[in-house]
Amino acid sequence: MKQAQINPRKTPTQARAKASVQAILQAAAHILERGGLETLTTNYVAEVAGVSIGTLYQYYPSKEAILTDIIRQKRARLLEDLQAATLEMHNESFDVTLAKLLHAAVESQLHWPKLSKALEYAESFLPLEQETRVLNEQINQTIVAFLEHHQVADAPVAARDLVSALRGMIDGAGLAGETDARALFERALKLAKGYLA
Amino acid sequence: MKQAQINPRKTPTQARAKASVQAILQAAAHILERGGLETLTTNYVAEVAGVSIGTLYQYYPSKEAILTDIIRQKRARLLEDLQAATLEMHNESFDVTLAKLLHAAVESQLHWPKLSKALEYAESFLPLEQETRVLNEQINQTIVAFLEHHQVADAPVAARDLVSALRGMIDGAGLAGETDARALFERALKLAKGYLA
DNA sequence: GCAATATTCGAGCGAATACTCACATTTCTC
DNA sequence: GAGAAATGTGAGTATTCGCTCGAATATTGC
Repeated sequence: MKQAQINPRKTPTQARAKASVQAILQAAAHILERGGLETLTTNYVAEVAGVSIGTLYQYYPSKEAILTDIIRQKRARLLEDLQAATLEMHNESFDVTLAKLLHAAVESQLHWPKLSKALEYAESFLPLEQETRVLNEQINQTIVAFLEHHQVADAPVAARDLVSALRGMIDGAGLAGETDARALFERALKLAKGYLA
Repeated sequence: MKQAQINPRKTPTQARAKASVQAILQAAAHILERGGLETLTTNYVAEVAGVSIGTLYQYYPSKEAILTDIIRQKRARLLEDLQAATLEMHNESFDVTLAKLLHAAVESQLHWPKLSKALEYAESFLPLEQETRVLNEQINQTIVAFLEHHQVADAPVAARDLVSALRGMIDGAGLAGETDARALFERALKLAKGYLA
């Protein structure tokens, strides 16, 4: 089991190169949403992206590097949304901030459930790059800070429980074909408030 | 993407053949718990099991067939436990039966978290055999019946929410290194009772 | 004990797939 | 517009891995 290189190979400067990289990432995400991890092959990604296999390897040294980059992007986006949700938490009630957090969580997962699940599973065996590990830590800290601010006992454990339970629930709903974010959000709220009561 | 044959090839009759099959299943589970789906190769399973690759293919026509068989066994065991938990539900309080159910859920997942997660992911792309689909349906029905017996509104949706949320939470705890089933059980109880309150 | 049957063995085949490289094309720079 | 730099190409290589098959060995039934 050789250790795959995961850091991007070179950064595109020209516009068409940036477009190639975007096409590769989008194609990979699309393939994951359609068929899951086992259908993700580098040749297929290149084909769907409309670039040659050589171009793909100009920017990513391995299949794992592509996966890692997608995970990094998703996590960065989620962190941004969670931080926005807790920005005013000192002036807001517990309920209001919690609602904002759960809204962000539902939006980040419900619409691409197979992709979410595939990335989540991939994360469990990929050697994540430094940057992504930091993002994950910041996401966790954001939740922990929110819980502690409202005197929740055992905030680190509660954060982990809530995050993993909600991930499971949202994915479960998405895979079952649910698309009504509002309805799911209400149930997520029940789950979280119930656990924290 | 060819469709893999998943039904067992032939059933062992002699004792040593049964031992071979058991060794294969155990080896596969062990490999999944150690390294996940991408480290599960048929040659490696045979090696760990201490049988030749030819022997493996006497009983399983494909790698998928092995995975499917492991899933079937786990599900059968879980269903048994859940049915035992709800056996007396007509004479018991909601809380007592719920506790039994959650106990079974925690026991079935906490001790082999990587295996659980790998199987769960595998289930999302494998063409499950009839028998396993029936088992899954019975598991679901057991939960739905319990919820309906206690007048829970929207029992099918609630059952799906709870099952997927608890799966996520238990896996999350296991992967984080928790081993205290009792402590986790208490939190699972909070989660479930909170959601259903 | 002897045939019939069940089981085991593992070298090796074929297909899938990650990845390279020498060369072609486009874009930038001045 | 010319040279340099960046980008794109895809046939081809190397390796991994699922799986077969023909031959050897063990067990059973009579």
